Amino acid sequence: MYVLMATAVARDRDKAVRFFHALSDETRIRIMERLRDGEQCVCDLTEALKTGQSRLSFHLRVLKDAGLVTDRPEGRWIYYSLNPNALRELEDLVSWLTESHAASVRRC
Amino acid sequence: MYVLMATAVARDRDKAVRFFHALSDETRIRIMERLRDGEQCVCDLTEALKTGQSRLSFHLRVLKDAGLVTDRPEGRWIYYSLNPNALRELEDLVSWLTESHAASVRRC
DNA sequence: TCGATTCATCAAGAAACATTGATCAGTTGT
DNA sequence: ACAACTGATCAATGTTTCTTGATGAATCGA
Repeated sequence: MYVLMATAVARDRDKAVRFFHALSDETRIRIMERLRDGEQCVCDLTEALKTGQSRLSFHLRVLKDAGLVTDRPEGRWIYYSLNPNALRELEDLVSWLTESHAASVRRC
Repeated sequence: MYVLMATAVARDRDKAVRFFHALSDETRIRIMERLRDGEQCVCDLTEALKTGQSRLSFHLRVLKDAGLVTDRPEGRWIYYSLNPNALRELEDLVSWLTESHAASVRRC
């Protein structure tokens, strides 16, 4: 039981670190901002963010590895979009981090 | 007007990067977890996290520079606690990042 | 005042991350 | 089949971040 709870916390912590790291970069935040309004292919993003293709590819991979975005190949394009599940998880993790978890002996 | 909005977005982005970076490390997440349940001095944290003092000091500084925690010297101790305002800001930023901001021409 | 305690800061080295240009693979139109 | 295009990956380099041990400032009790 203790062990189970411990691993659950470790999992949350791990996921939090993963997500937060993926979002700890301006270019990646800009990508997320773009994707909020719908899926985009890499060339849309290079255009919008005015940056090199391999640089963008690198950052997209970081976001994808974290699970925050998904990709969908179509013809010679690859469309990226936000992963709504991950975003929900992100919000949950922020709540988890924010709210007290004191195994309260006091009356609440 | 455009400029004002642009700088507002830049500010959000900046703050997001700052917060997320501060939270993108396991040790710092553990510190936050500890502080959820009330203020702690550095020696409490070294004890709890079983790690070196200068290492902890380093991570506390990162959190403090990001504004996520505050410190309160008392005698020879320095007590750290979460900054509730920053946590609220963090939640807002996550929402900002999550929700579509399409300057919608369509009927909503 | 002296020694012990708490904590920040610094410098040096190690590790992780980001950027760039080049190359490669897959797709499409001719 | 070929040329043009999209995007991933790689290698080299530069930059940032993390860790460690040492030093120093402030506080406290004896």
